[in-house]
Amino acid sequence: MTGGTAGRVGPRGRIDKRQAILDAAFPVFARRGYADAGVQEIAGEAGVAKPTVYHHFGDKENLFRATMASAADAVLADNLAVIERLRDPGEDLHAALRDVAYRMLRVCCDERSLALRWLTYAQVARFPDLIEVVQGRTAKGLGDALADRLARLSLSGRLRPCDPARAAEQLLALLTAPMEARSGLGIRKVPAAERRAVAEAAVDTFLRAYGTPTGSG
Amino acid sequence: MTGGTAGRVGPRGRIDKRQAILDAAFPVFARRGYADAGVQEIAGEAGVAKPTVYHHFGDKENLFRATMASAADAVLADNLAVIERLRDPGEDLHAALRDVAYRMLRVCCDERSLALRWLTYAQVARFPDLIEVVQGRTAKGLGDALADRLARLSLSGRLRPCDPARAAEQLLALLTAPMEARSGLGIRKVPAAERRAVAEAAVDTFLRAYGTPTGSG
Amino acid sequence: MTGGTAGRVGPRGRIDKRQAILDAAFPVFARRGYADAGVQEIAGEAGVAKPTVYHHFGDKENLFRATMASAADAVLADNLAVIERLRDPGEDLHAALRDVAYRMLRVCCDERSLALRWLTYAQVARFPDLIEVVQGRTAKGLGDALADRLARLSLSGRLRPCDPARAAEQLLALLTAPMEARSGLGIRKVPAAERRAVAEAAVDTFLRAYGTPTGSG
Amino acid sequence: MTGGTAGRVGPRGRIDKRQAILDAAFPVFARRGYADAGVQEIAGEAGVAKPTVYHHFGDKENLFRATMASAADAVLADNLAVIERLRDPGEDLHAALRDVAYRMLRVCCDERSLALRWLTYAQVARFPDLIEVVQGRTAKGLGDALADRLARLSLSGRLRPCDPARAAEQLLALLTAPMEARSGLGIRKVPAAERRAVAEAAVDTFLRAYGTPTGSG
DNA sequence: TATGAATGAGACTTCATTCAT
DNA sequence: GATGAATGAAGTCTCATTCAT
Repeated sequence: MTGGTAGRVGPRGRIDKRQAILDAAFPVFARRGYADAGVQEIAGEAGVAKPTVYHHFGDKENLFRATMASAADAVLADNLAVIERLRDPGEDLHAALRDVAYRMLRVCCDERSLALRWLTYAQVARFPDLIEVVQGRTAKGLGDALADRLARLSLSGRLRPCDPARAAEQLLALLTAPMEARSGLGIRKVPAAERRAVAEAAVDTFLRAYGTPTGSG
Repeated sequence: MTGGTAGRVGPRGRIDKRQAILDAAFPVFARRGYADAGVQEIAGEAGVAKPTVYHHFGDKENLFRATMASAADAVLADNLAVIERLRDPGEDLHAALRDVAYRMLRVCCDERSLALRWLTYAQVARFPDLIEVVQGRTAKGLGDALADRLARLSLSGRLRPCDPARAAEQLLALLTAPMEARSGLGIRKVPAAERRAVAEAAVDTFLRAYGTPTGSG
Repeated sequence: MTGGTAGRVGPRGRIDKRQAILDAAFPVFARRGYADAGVQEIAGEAGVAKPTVYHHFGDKENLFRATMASAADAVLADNLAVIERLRDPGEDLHAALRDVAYRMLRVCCDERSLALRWLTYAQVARFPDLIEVVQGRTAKGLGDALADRLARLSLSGRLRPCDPARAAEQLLALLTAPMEARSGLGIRKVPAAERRAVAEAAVDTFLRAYGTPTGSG
Repeated sequence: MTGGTAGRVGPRGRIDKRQAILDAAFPVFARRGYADAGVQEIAGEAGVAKPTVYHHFGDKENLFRATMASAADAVLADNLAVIERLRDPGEDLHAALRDVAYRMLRVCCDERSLALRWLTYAQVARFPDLIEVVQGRTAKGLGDALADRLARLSLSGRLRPCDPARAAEQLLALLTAPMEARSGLGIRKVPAAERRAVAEAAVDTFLRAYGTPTGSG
């Protein structure tokens, strides 16, 4: 009842504008790339004046870093939510994995995830430290969480004894790399059916290599 | 017979300058990225004047496309040379695959390959058609050639019956994706031992999924 | 009565801050020049926030004027103190003049005096009225006081009959102009010996033109 | 006959534009001061585009330096032309000196000379090396030339034996310093009569100190 | 009263591109 | 065919100044 809408001014003004800038910046960077994204345009889409952006972030590089970190946080949260489904896989492990795999592909291929990867790749030369920030909050966090799930499955005998980190790394590889190639780095829209096929193929190969005779049945 | 040295002027002068520009352009684009690479700098490194670049390539976009295509050709040639080794795998299939895998990782991680991927990713928004050009000459060409080898191996009973394209896709995935993650998109230098471990793990999983009981022994 | 320390808040707080701003402003203007001196920096050095400066002085121009007037007052006070020494020159007029001349040169070349002159010159186009304020409080006041002394000396027969204003003007000219040239507008540090030589030469020439056969002996 | 008008294009284009920029820059700097003079405005008055200015001078600082040097050259040339008149002073030395002094005051007080001094003063903090450039080409050159003339006069017995450099320095001091004070650093327009009076007073004092009984008669 | 936040205007500088030689 | 010179457009960043607390 005390409100909380962004339009309010006052002590909340600062934090609201800061977040508004971050929210506006990511799509612009994603559209234009770092070098071609104008601070002017970002400010415009955020509904603030250009100097306000500089007031909050100092310069364009800083703004970019903050934007990327913010986006990476959001992407990781989505991915982790999907993986949670492996905590209780039910009786049919194959089906459960397939389901999670398919959902992960959807998350990995949504606009925001792809843009995040583009931008990271694109600016790796200019912002080498960005890799740690982004990878740490996406691939690494995702891999760790997945490895946790796989370790449990291995302990409970539903996967063969193995290094769960390696297994997680490879399952992710089987999912993301083909998807990346087929989607033309995200340019081509991959139909749901094909996405499902990729997930199925990845899980199939994964279980052939890591499954137990009885685990998936 | 009148000479083919680059410095000479004459009938070859034009084509030589064109190639000199291409050769100079790729490192500059790789260092600075497309937007930050100045035509001035490229011309300077090629030893020509700026208008000469425009004379040959029309504009910066065209120059970029030509540069990327040229680099992609070179990368593909390197990769194909490696895969040729699978034409006669010898008795120990596991060892042969491991050897090829390791060599492919080396090729995929050299400076030129990485720069090519960076630039492609970075400019995918501005040059969507570049993906076809680059992927067609690298990933696709590589996948096709690898599928050919795997099909032969399957037919000869050393791999289980399978879709060779899918198998090739997954083998490449198991190789490149972990490598990409570990190398921090190429920023971190991955030691040879780790590269070897990635190759070994990939081949191991691949053969568990696609091998035959007698194929690799 | 409740205290007059600067740090205290209360009735004196306002006037203290005002003076703190003035004291901080002059060195900043002197370092950077009017256009390049930022209100931000001045506020920072004064230990107040930017709007406080605007609260007290309205705008930058006003702040500049107030700062210059304050500095000019201080410089004039120093100069007048020196000239007072001519009130009772003693028996050796030459020596007394030489002594006063030397001291005046020292005052004219201290950091604050130079900065005041720089800034006046520099902003004469933008603040034409500043000249009256500054000159009125420095050169003019100094000339008048000196003329008074010289008139007395002329009346008492120690200088030949003359227009004391003109004599003062020329004595100051013989002192300041060579000094200005030699010091490179104050950039070069003039050694005390050279300063002394300039004073001696000025007084020598002055007494040749304005002295009486018996006046200086 | 081959022409030489500024409007011509071709090989002469470069040098013409360069000079046009210099000629346009000085008045703008003089009007606005260094910081407030916009490269845009300078380019506009020179009839060229802004990048052309940067093409020729690199940056604003360089442009300023070149502009000041060019103006200093012109001012020195004017002053030297005046002093040449002392080469053959004629019978009435007093009259000759007075004439030269008056003409020098006119040169010293013309718009260009004053602007040159303003700008030098104003920017002495930011361009300390400018002082050498400007003073070297104006005050120093003028003092040397004047000293030469005075030395001749001393040798021929029309001035008493003296250090000509010191004499020149003091004559210039007696001329410029009062003028500077009276003109309010050039802001006030000094009437010709007053200028004449200053010259007369300076020469009078100078000859009292440096003349010989018969020299001026 | 003193301040953090916000703004509108404008500065310098660089770049891709095109004439005229 | 190759080049020095010139340009129009645009971008990042800073500053003096003013609300609203």
